[in-house]
Amino acid sequence: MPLHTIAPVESEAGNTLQEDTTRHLRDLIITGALVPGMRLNERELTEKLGVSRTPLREATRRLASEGLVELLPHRGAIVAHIDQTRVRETLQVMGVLEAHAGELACVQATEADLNEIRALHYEMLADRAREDHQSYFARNQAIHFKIIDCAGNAVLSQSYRALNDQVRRVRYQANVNRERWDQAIAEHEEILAALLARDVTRVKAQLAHHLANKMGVVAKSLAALQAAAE
Amino acid sequence: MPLHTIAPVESEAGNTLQEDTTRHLRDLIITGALVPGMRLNERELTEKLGVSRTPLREATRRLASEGLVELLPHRGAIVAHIDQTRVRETLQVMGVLEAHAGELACVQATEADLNEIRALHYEMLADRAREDHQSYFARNQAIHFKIIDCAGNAVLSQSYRALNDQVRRVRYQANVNRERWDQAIAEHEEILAALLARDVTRVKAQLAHHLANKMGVVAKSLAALQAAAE
DNA sequence: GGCTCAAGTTTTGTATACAATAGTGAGGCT
DNA sequence: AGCCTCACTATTGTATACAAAACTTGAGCC
Repeated sequence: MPLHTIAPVESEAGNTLQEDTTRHLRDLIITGALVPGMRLNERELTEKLGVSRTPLREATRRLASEGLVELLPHRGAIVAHIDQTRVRETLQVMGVLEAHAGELACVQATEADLNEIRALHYEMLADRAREDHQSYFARNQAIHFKIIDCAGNAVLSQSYRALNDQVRRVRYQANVNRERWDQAIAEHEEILAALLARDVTRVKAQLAHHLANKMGVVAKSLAALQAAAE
Repeated sequence: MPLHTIAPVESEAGNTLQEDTTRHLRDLIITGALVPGMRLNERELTEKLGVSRTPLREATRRLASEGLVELLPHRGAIVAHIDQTRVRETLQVMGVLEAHAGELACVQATEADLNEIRALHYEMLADRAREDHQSYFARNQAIHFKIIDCAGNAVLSQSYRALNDQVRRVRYQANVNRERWDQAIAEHEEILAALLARDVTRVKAQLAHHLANKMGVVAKSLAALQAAAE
């Protein structure tokens, strides 16, 4: 999607303009409308987004703290590069957090929690049947978030989500094929089964397995993205 | 330290004003000059800090993303409250990351890495002898950072530091007594010994033990701070 | 041809003016 | 008295003007 298609910020009632601008810009980066390394020229963006420099600047600052934007003092902001090493490291840390959460989840997840995960899983199956990648993706993440939340540690949940945001655009743009899709579903089924059995060892093993495969996919699609950029 | 003693921002060459302002404000919050819950009135602060609202606002936004400031739309910013539960959760997550790093450190730390940790440890002993709390505190953190860095995962290091910043002001203001100080040193010695032996199980156990005690201290001093605020 | 340097342009950083929202208090009403 | 209203003030949100830094371009020179 080329730059000239960028739509103005639509301001929702109650929100401040910088919040809307932040959300809008974040979406543009995650969906890939703004490609990594691209310069975020303030004049240009203010015109395209229909906001003044003030809220735009506050938005870029916020996105910088989220790792989606890189600030170069006196030289503006660019869309953060996607570094293969960094993505792998991020997934690794997410894996550590997830393993810990999985362990706690086995002990302290309520029946309602597990039922919710099961429900999300079935909805995910529906998404696959409809070939609705977007919804599948959202549901997939929701399951992982739910497991994380079972740990009952708000800071853990928040950290996990922050890391997730940093790799989301890679995963969002990773065009998974049918086989991987089915495989991922199968892995989720294993995780779910282990959770229902409250089997700590198995949950951790399945989560690790799932993560390893995920990293493989991401690495591959990342290489493809890099190649396409040249 | 009352509000009226707040000094103007001293701008270093090369830095932008917002960077200096951010650093300055962060220090004020961490050292406790700005107490939790305190309103950050923009007019007042611009006068005291000698900067205009623009860099000040960008600074508060950045500190908000670091968790040191809470933004209330249309109602300004306040110094983030210190929530006991949140601090405990933060330390817990740091513990998870540290345990993982410790595991990797046993395998992949170089001799130079371990020597550096040892050196820091001895400097810490010197700090205790001199009763230099400030330097001790810095050295203590440096050791933990060094262990984290041994994992060779930049994202892990960054996440750990971010979390550390959020609890730093509590720990900074926690006035530890002599016994706890000695105990902490002893715990560090255990960790160091386990690392030198590259004994994964022992390293993890000692780190967990150290963390548990740390949480106890923080909880106590936090309760004292809360009580003092009333 | 390629390099250097300086004037001009563009772009970002900072200050300030203007707009909109939230807080405040006096006066009137029940 | 207590509460509501409404105007006024204070404060934040946004736009824009001004300053400073970085980039561009082209003339002059080797």
